[in-house]
Amino acid sequence: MADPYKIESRDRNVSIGASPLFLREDEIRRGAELLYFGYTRLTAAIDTRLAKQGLGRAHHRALYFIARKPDLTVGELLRFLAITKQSLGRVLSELTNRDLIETRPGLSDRRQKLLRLTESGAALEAQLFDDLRQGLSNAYTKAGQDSVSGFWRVLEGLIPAEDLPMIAALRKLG
Amino acid sequence: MADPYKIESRDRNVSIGASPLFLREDEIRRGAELLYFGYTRLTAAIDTRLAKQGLGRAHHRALYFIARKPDLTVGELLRFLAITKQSLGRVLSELTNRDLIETRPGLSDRRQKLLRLTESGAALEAQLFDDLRQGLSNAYTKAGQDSVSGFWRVLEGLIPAEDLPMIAALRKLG
DNA sequence: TATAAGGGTCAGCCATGTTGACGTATATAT
DNA sequence: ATATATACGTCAACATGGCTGACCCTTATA
Repeated sequence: MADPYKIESRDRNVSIGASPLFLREDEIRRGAELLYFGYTRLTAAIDTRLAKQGLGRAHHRALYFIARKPDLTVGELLRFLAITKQSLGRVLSELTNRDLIETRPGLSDRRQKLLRLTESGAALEAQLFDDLRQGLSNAYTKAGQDSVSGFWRVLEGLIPAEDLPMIAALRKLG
Repeated sequence: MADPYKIESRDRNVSIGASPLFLREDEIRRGAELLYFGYTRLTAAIDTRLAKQGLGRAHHRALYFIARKPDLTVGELLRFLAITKQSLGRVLSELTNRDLIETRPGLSDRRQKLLRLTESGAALEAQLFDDLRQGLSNAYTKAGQDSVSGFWRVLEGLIPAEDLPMIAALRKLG
């Protein structure tokens, strides 16, 4: 039986040019749409849970990266989020007021602030992470190991080379 | 050589439980991060181009779906975008004022409005689509056909079953 | 000791989402 | 024929989370 996910052979389609960088429009649109709907549906459960606490996605992103890399600095967090420090400042002070995060001065550089989740912050992040786990585990299980590898590979290809080290740094110790 | 994208065997990791729905935290975080960064990087070029025209992402989403399904109705577009009609109304009137879209009454139901791109709207959408094409073609080419299939399969698994028919409808004639 | 770097903050603006209330034209069921 | 539902539009007020610009303090470092 034919793989329903396979890109159809070029000869059945309008050719846009000779370059392999110009694939059929349908494959591009399919990826764009699945990415859009997949992403929004994955975050839907999280948005609901956040709304119950009076928090938004911006708060979740900060909690997520702080959970992922405890004691990261404000500057590092800014690089992950790619927003202005004014925007982040608002988010961090709200999280601090709600006792979800706490800071302490940097060890080797006391200008820095090291960010950590409090106990209640960690509890909330764990709940939010569980929503991610539900969605992704389900999709991984349905799709199978080989598909998961492909999923990662394509997504990595969407990220400019200069940003990959930053993301790889998330998977290393502090 | 070992596939660097393969999920490491369970016995090397903390087991969270017996259910296959609860995979290792690292695999979940990896997917979440790649999805987040991949999506934002893919849309970065588009955001830049839109900003030059004084438009935003909301405008692009509307243009995209209208291009994808010419003569779709306002109600259909609302279902794709999952926003309120007030929000969409603002976007559509801005697009109309800039002569990027046009409407005509429904054929069988004159309460409906059928949405179409104007010539200049189609030109703009084509430019924006080209940014998508650049990003996705590049990622597809680097990852290879098998990975693209897996990419699609996992993303589909993130989408609730009740939403899949709507998305499938995009790939059928108007 | 001057300058750079990490971080904070005030003020104002913009884009894009939300509710709620209400209006009009057209379909459709009784 | 008339009542009701549907498709769409619109006014008003508000929330979130981005942005720029200007300016401040503390600590490193050349």
